[in-house]
Amino acid sequence: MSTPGKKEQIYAAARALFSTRGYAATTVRDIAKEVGIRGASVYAHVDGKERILWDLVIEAADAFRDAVRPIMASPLAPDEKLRLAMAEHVTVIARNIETSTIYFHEWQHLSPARKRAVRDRRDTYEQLFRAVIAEGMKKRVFAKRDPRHVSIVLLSSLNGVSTWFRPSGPLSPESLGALYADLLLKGILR
Amino acid sequence: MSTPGKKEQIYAAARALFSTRGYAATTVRDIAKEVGIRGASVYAHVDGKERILWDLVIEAADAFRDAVRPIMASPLAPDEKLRLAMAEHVTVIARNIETSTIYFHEWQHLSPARKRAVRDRRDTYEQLFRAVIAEGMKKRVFAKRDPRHVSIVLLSSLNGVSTWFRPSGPLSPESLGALYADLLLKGILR
DNA sequence: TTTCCTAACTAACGGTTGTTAGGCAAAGAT
DNA sequence: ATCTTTGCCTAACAACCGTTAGTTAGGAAA
Repeated sequence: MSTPGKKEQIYAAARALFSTRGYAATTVRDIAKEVGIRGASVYAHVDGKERILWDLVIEAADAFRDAVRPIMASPLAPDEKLRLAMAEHVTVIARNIETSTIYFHEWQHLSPARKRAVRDRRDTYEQLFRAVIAEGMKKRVFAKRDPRHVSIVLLSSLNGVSTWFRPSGPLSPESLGALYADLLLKGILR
Repeated sequence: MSTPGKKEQIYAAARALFSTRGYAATTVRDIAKEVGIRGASVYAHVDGKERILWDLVIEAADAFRDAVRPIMASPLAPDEKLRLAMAEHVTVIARNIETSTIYFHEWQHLSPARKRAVRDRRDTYEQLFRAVIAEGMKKRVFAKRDPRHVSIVLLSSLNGVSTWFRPSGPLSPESLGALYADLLLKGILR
């Protein structure tokens, strides 16, 4: 390698462009321009456009799983597990705002097979939350509701942070995670 | 008119395609095919592709404003106003799931001037929520937090329903609105 | 009947898309 | 000193993009 990590530069440009303009509205030549090379030269480093999207989507899916799975596997009480998991989930989004946005909005442009793989991983991840929510309801620490509804409302609410959070703002990823966990556990009413 | 409402058929097709594939990945010929005409014939009914997007975005923005503004102008207590507004907001999404999804995700593909107009309307709408939240905190019925943070966390959480709700499912738009309002007001803990 | 209008058509425009082929210069290995 | 690899280039491909121009068929209005 002449320049260290030219491939990583391409992925960094793709992260920025896919997350702001969207996958379909971003061209390979756009990515190349950001890196300072011609469009065709991208193919010396990468298989193709969809492969970049796939790698970025997996990168995000891994980040969420690696952050939350150990918490769910710990012997903490359900309310503490959920609080930590929610905070960690939001923190992962805030710390990887571009990749997370791509994960949430652009995975549907993958091939059918890869789309299926993403859906499977997402379902497995969601199951982690559903289990601890059901456990908390059984132990009467959470209000009794349909755990399927609560888990999906919860996760989609947390994911909303990707639509408005900007790293340049005053809130740190950690304080943001705490805010979301607190608000969703205790509600707005006092 | 030979067929009644051919223009509306075009908009219906655009609603379905823009909301599932996204604006950039939808071609004028795709829309035409859905209606049963050729791509060029679309231009007998519509100014152009971006004009369709603009009309759909305004359609959604109007639906939210018209549903929530009268509630906020009523003389109810802040917690009741907020509960009704949240429920109504979610109900509007569920009842217009395609247009709402376009409003949330595709408005950024508009021209700069139209993008600015959308942002202004959204800010005005968000202000309605911020005001009632601040009022509720002042009257000590809501836990004291930064109203800016709470309003944006709240609205982005409610908007999350657009990512998973399907009209074919078991939940009605109204029960969905009640679920969200209850959960976000009182939290998961009992 | 003749004229006009409408909604559709085909053809084409200039430009862009993701991607491949082939070449060339520099650097590393033998 | 020669060979091989690497990283980029230009040129080009076939397909597709939003949109315009010109045409045609059919019904309404005169």
